[in-house]
Amino acid sequence: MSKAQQTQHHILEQSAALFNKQGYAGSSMADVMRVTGLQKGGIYNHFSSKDELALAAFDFAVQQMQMRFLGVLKGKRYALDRLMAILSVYETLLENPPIKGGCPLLNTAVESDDTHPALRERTQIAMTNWLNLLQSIVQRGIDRGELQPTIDPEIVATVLMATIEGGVMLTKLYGDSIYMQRSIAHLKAYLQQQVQT
Amino acid sequence: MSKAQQTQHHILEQSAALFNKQGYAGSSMADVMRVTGLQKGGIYNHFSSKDELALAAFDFAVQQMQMRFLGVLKGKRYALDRLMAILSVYETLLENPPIKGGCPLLNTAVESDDTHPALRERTQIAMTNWLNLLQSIVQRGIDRGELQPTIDPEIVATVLMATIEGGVMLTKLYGDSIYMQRSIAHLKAYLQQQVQT
DNA sequence: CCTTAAACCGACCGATCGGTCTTTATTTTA
DNA sequence: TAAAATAAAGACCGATCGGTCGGTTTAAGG
Repeated sequence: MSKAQQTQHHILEQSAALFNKQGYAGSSMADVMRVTGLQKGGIYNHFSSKDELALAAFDFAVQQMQMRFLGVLKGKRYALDRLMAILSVYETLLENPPIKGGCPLLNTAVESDDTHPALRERTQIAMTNWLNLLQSIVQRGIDRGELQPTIDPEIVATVLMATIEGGVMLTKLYGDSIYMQRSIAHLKAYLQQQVQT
Repeated sequence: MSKAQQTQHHILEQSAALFNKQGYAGSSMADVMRVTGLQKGGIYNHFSSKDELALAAFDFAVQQMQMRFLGVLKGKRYALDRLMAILSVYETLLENPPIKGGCPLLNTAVESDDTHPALRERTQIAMTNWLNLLQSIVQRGIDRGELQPTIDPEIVATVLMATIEGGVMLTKLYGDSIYMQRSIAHLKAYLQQQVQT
């Protein structure tokens, strides 16, 4: 990896965490300089504007999340196991986060929905990809006879995501993982009900 | 109501919606001037700083939400009816919001958790009050034999709040109330399971 | 190793930030 | 209704905002 690539990766790594914690509007380029240890010139050599950096940093954050999930999904074949594995990642999100500051999908969705069309669109795309993943796991579970054929994968995906993200919000607000644990426990019981017996 | 009180109320009304849409860091005093139609002097005559205004505007927003909920709860005696009434408010949040920009508890929780201790504390307090309301409705439902005595009111309150707020986030992100509807439908089914038969 | 291209620095820019204060207009109250 | 009180205006302040650019250092390639 060339020096330029290293630096770009470093900027993305640090600023992704910064934006995820402080928000896009809440972070200045001076903040980016601080967390990266670079001066203006070093940053603007790789990104033409704060906006471009924000979009790239969001993609980076989402990618980091995905890698974590791919890791825990590896080797798991059954739909229920795969869904449980995903829940387990969120369960320890406070103590062992893929990226500091909580879930970038939640943070960016809430910040961008009324303010930043470009960022909002990226968030929509990332969210849709994520919902589609959940949905496809459920669908395959139905196809293989592991889950009841009466359930709607789209609805299950929505309920999972909504409850998870709400749990993340509460747990981050209070700094207490009990809210995430309760949300996850609820979802586990919910999923168990959908198992084909 | 004196002129001063009128103006103060007007500032709070407008800036509460502004902050709820754009966030605290994302809104400038110039924005506040624009939405209120006042100059600097007119605003700083009532609030000593942007921070103080933000805190007061948050309280105002929460109060507006509470009034809406008190309205739909009035006359409803049974726990299930009361919980359903609350869900119905969220169900139409996109079309008929108590305050523009979504749920202030969600927005402020996400923005303040890593950045603004004072605002975070206010959000914690408001959230706790809200969770306690949900919890007490469930508890009374148990006491009166309407709900199964085996359920934990604290857990029910957490699950309700998490799923609702996650649904709000998704519906705001996509500008599509289907996500909220699915979340609510799930919670209604969940609550129905807890009814004492 | 030496040249050349690219990475990086940091002074600088105009605009905007939150906030102050004196002046003026409007209420309030006696 | 006149005097006192206060609400509102808006010019002004230093600091910080995102962004530019010429100079310097450092890495890349022959």
